[in-house]
Amino acid sequence: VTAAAGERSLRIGEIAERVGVTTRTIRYYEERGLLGAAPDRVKGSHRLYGEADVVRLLELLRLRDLLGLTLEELVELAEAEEARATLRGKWEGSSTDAERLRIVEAAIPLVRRQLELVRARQRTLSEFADELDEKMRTLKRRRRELSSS
Amino acid sequence: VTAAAGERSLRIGEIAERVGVTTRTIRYYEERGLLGAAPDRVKGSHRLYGEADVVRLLELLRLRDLLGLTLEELVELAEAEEARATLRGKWEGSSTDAERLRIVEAAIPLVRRQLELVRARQRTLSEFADELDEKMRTLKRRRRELSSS
DNA sequence: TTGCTCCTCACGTCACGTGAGGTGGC
DNA sequence: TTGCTCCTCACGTCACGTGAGGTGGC
Repeated sequence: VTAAAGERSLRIGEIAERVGVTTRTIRYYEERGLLGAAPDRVKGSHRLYGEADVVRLLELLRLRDLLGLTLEELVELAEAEEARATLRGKWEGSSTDAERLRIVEAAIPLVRRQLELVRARQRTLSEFADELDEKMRTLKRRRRELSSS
Repeated sequence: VTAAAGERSLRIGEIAERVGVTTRTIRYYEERGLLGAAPDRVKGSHRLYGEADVVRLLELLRLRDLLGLTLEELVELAEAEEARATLRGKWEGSSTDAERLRIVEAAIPLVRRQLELVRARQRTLSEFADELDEKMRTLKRRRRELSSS
């Protein structure tokens, strides 16, 4: 059976390169509980990842880089992402419609929260851009005045 | 003579509170050369700051928080801010027009560089926001489908 | 069998946080 | 004189970086 959802054929070096971090980062995130390391792995054996892990990691890294969240804050925001990840596994599985509805309804406030954070960051960035624009105009005006005198 | 530019009447705790960091951060930035601590201060005596330092610190912190720059990167970007700070001191002083022009022309590419970084960050944030919007729409559509079946 | 990547300690680093013990200014 | 804030070490922490020494899979 080729279970597309549970592939887990990527080694740590491969997933690290694909998402643009080092293997140390991946292991550290696992330590901190951000990556649900396959619980059947025996200590010392190789870690294996799937496409779902790639998606999840990219999401986490974007929240980290664009919003400057700490790993602890990522854990909170990710806890229901967790649900959405299991969702991906369970979705095409044997869950009932009621269960699906519950999962979707749990995911909505999380995405909403992320959107709020992004919007807030966009606003402060816009202010910053405006101030820099203004500063630039002032400098150019001053340059004009000085070079024509 | 009440030299408004060289006031330096703020103590480290006051400036720290005004810009929203701890005194440790201020001292650390001084260690790393980001804050030109008054060079006439004798070891052990109190540090004193002026309004120009407040402005400078706020700029640095915004670059740090909004763009995620390291202190080393801040040093680079700030080196000519340095010039703009001395500018503030020298401007109304005894500098010639030619010197003023030189300072203004040095400041322009720096502000331009900052604007580029901000614009780039704005673009990636927009992409992120779009994806989150799309995700939200998908979730809501799915919820609608599930609750009406 | 030979590389290559992986593994687990474990110490180093960056950007501060957090006391410990002591001195200075309104 | 009494608080309060300041000072300088100096060790702790978060999020990793960077080897050291050893084992596993194509």
